[in-house]
Order: sequence, then structure tokens, then C-alpha cells
Amino acid sequence: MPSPRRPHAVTITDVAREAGVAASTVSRALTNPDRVNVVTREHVQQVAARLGYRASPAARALGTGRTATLALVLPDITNPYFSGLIRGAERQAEATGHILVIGDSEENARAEARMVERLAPGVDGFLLGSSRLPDARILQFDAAMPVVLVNRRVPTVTSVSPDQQGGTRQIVEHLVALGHRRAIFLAGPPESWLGRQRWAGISSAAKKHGLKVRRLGPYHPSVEGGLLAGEAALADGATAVIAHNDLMAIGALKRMKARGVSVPADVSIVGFDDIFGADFCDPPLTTLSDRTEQAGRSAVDLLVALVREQSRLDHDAPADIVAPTQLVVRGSTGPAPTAPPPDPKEGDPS
Amino acid sequence: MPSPRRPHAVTITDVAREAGVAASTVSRALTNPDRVNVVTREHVQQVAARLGYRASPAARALGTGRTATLALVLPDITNPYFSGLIRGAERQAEATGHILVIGDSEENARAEARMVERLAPGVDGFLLGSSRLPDARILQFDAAMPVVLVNRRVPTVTSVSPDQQGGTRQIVEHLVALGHRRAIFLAGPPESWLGRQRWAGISSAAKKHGLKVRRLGPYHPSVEGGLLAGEAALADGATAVIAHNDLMAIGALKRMKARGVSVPADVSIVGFDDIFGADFCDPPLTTLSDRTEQAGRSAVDLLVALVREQSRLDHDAPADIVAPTQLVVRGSTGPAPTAPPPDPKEGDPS
DNA sequence: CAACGACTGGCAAACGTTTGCCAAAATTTG
DNA sequence: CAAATTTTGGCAAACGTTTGCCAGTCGTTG
Repeated sequence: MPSPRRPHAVTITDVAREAGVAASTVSRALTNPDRVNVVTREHVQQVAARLGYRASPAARALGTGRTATLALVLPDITNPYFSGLIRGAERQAEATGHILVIGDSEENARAEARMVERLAPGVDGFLLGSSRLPDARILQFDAAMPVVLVNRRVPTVTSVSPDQQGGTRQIVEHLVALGHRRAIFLAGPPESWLGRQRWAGISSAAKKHGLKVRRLGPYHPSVEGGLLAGEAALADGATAVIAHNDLMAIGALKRMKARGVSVPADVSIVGFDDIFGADFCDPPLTTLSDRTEQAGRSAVDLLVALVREQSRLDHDAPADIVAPTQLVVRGSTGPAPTAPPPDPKEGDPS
Repeated sequence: MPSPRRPHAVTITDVAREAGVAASTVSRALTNPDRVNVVTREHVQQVAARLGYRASPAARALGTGRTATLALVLPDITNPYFSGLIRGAERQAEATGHILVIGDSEENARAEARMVERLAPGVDGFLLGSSRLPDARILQFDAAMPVVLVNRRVPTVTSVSPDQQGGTRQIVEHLVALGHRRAIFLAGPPESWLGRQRWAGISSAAKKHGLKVRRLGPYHPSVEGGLLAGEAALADGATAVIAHNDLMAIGALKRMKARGVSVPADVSIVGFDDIFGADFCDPPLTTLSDRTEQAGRSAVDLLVALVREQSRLDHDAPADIVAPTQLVVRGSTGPAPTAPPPDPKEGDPS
């Protein structure tokens, strides 16, 4: 007969008995070392180590109201853009003694809200990455528990986001310098704050530089969405395409290639995010890069600070980190063609 | 003065008082509906809903010994190969009412073991993806708690892994059919079980088909590792390169391109995993594909079953799912060159 | 040397559930 | 209609921590 799988875990009482002290002393020796005499403390710690004692997170959480767990919820776990964010958050969570749980809202605001509500009772706070939630909902969550926004800004809510204004300016100036006069912006989901920032930044910079830019969309912010969007862009006849993100840019790239349109000779393409793959697609993608791993770390630090503040009473003003972005120029952008791009080889040109 | 952030959560006792029943009745009405009269049950449920009651996971865990939390630990969160696994696991965890916590061991067995020990007290079981742990350690963990292996098989431990034997056979036959006579295998970390399977499968299939294949490495299973490995492969002069995974294959591809070696005209390259990017790198990568999202779902199902079994006493034989793999032929493989590949353009040919 | 304060360690009461046990009530059975 | 059975709901004891309070012990100070 098989032995029971989970050998009954060693509890604080076991350690107390073995060390000849009260449970409370064990607790203090381990979590509040200054509160107990050095010799008792060391004895207790030794016994605890010998017995392989691990405090029960559940019991601790029940006592303290803290779970030492942070939640990260994202609209699309599989977007490589988020890998860096996840890794950064995971590392910093571990470094600060926290556990990271992860949730995927699959681009759906309703699902995101459900996810937050589902996770809330078990975590100390939330990292909301590229949240699709309306401002009001975010404010509501923020009022009820510690929240840090990533890739989004909402007044009074702590956040870290990449500098889109500077970034879009770089993009527009780059295109203008290459002689482009008409561009297209392939929009992502309207719920995307970053997307709205991008469009705002691009239109404003474009106006300043005399670049004409039209917006198409919205499209699903994926390679598939980019395929569709690319098709639409071809029909428009602009010489430059700015996609909501790299996934879409890559989709558009694929579509161009399939249609025999040469990038960048006929049309230039720019993306956002500098995801894995942007540097080795064909041609490599010109794109706006930001340091997502760093963002993940900072966001966790901010969140941990918020959680700590929550127990004390001093709330200082919410932080708003705006991280620098950098345009990485690769092969997908080039001088504007002098003649308009040729008609696509296949498909109905209507 | 700001109101307290966390409005004191509504507890089971609040619901009980409001509904005019005992706390135990509330508990049963919500978690064990058959145990209570239909009219009381509905009344309680209504009151609970009205008050917005959410059971405290900590308290529940303390009472039941179950946390409704599953851990997924991986050697590299940022490898797009794992995105599918993560998504599949997350979806199925949610579907079965579980929370998924995620850990990154960063290719380090020691870190992996630490991670498991750190997480263990707070989770019901583990999903170990592409574990770098020695068999003995895995058996040890498996004896102490529910464990499901993904991309690894260890006798007596439940697992789901892709069919490497069939997969490697497909690769070798593909290369042989193209006329290749000599190939190189660029090995990943020796701790990788999948890597060992791959080498075993390739050598055995190669022997059968009269293909000569040498092994180089180990290399870090990343694009950077692939760059190095590609360099070494060039020196060898084989006409076909099989990389431990797509990351390395893409690195090798980059290296070839940088060195002016044409793929597939001069050398063919094959990878494993069919990750994001494999279809749009230049040339697109021939690679062995498996359904990682499906694997993630199955693994969670198996784990949940294990957790349930643990409370009852019937343990049935550990499951071992071997999932089919499929060779996706793209542009990186082609007929073997009749002449040997040209000398690399730059660098010391010694 | 008395009084005082700083240190230490124990007691016991939380924290919010679940669940075994029991008794009352309702239902079925003979 | 009494007895047997099932259904229902409450009581109270866990589960494993943390922490406020208290009392002893020591060392210090005037």
C-alpha cells in the first residue's frame, strides 16, 4: 500500500515543542528576530531548519491579511511583447519575496474585469498590463486595492508607461526625412490606451511636419489582424504604413510580400514594441522599442510600495513613470518611391 | 482624509447574520448545495450575492488544505515556445477553478528546485515544463506532492510530451530525401530531456538511413547560443544543420546570412518547436511542430485529477500522454548542394 | 538600595473557513 | 399512529499563523 502522498507538514507548534519554547516565540524568532533574545532566536532557527519548517502561507495570510502574492493580468499572454514584462515582473516579485500569478484577458475588457474580481481576494495587489478596462472601472479597482498600471495612464493611479509622444515623433520624423508625404496608421483595438496615444502622437507630429496620415481600422492586434490591415493599406496607396504594433506590422509585411509589393522600395512599414522576431523578419522591422523588462521590475516595485503604504497610513502622491522609447531603424523603411507603388499582382484591385 | 483603501471585506459571518442562519449553513449553501434545503439555500445565495461576498481563499485553504492554486515552472518564460503552454495551462486552470502561478528557472536546475520548494506550501501541485532537474529530484518532488511533467518523461511520473521519436524520423527522412549525407546536430543544454531524446532519435534514424551526423555543443538554447553554434557548424562543412530548438536555429540562420552562406542552397537548417517567428524569418524555418497549447490543457487536467486523487485513496497508474508532432517544411531546407558550401566570406578560416 | 525601564517569553485571542457530530423536524414505513 | 429513517441546521472544534497584553527578569540610575 502506498504511503500517504503529502507527509503531514511540519508546523510551528512542532518546532516550538522541539525547541522547548512557545509557538509565539518561534513565530517571532523567524519573522521578527529583534523581538527575541539572540540565543533563543538562533536555537529556534536551527531547530526550524533541522525540521524543514515552512510557514503555511494560508495561515499567515489569514493572520496578517497579506498573501505575499501579486497578480499580473495581460490582454494576450502569447504576444512576445509581454514576455519581457512577465520576466521582469517575475524576477522582481521573487526578489521582493512575492509570488506572481498571471491572468490572460484575451483582449476582452469583460474578461479582464472578471479576472480581477476572481483573483482579488487572493492577492495583495494588481499589475494591469495594457488594460482594456474603461477609466472608471480602473479607478474603482484602484479605490478598493493596490493597483499599478503598465502601458496606461489614468489620473491618480500609479503607472509606468513608455513615452509615446517622443516615440511617435521619432517615427514621423524618420518617415518625413525619407521623403514620405502620405502615411497610413493601422489602428488596434479602441480599448487600447497605448493605441490611442499612438494615434494622437502621430497625428500631432504629422501635422507639424506636413505628413498626411489616415487611420484605418480597428484591427485585432495580431499577425492575423495585420494581414487584413495590410490588404486595406495596399488599397489606399500611401507610401508608408505605421502599424499599431509589431504583430500587425509583421502581418502587413507578410501580406505585402504575398502581393508582390516590395518593402521598403514600394512601401515602408513601421511597428511598435520591437518584439522577438522584429529583427529577423524579412525585411527586418523598423520599430519603436521600449524596455519592457525594466518596466516590469519598476511596476512590481511600485506595487510593493503601495501594498506597504496600505498598512501604514501615509499615502504619498501616485508615481507616474514614463520610460524612454527608442526608434530602431531596420530594413522595413526606406526612401519614399518617386512613382506610386505598382498595382498588387493578384486580387481584385477595386 | 482618505478613506481606508481596503473596505473591510464581507465575511461568511456577515452573510450568516444577514440571512438569519448559522455560518456553517452559509458555507454549505455555497460549497455543498445539496446539504441544505432548497429554500434556505436560495435565500443564502441571494444574500451572499447582494452583499458581494467572496470567500477568503486563505481561510478556505487553512480549513481544507487545498489552495486551488497550481504552479507552472519553466526554464525560460521568454521563449515563445512556452507561450502556448502558458496559455493552455492558464485557460484550463481557469476552467477548473484554479489559479496559475508561474515561475522562471532561467535554465538553472538549482533555481528550479528552489522555486519548487518556495512555491510548494502555497500550491496544490506542480506543472514542470522542460524540467532541468535530475530524475532523482523529480521523483522526490513527485513523492511529496502532485506533479505533472511536460516535455519530459520519468518512470512512474505523470507526464505529457511530444513524440520525439516520430518527429526526428520525419526530419531525418526529409533530409535524406533531399540528398543530404552529412548533418550536424547543435545540442542544447545536457539537462534538457527533450534535447537528449532528440539526439537519440536523430542518431538512430540517421544510422538507419545512412546519414552521417555529428553532435556539436552544448549551447545555450537561445538565439545567442545559435549564433555561436552556427559558426561552429560552418566550420564543419556538413550540408544540413539540425538545431536543438528554433531559437538556436534562428540564431544559426542569422549567422549564415552574416557569413554570406546561402540557406538552403549551401546548407539546410531544421529546428524544433515551430515557434512564433519560424514562419516569417528569412528563409522561413523548417521545423518540428507540436501542439503546446493542447499540452498545457492536458497537463492541467492531469494535475487536477492527481490533486483530487490525493484526497481520496485510489491512485490509478500514472498517465503518460505522448502527443503527435509534425514536420513543417518551409524554405530553410532544400536539396543538398552538389559542391561543398563556399568558404565563409569573413573571419579566420582556420 | 529602591525604583524604573528595557528585554524576553508565554498566554490567548483573533483571522475566516470547513466539517464532524448532534438534535430537531420532517418524512416515510409498517 | 408509532417507529424508523432521512433531511436540515446549528454548535464548536479544528486549520497554522500573528500579535496585543502581561508578567517576570535584568540591568541601570539616582
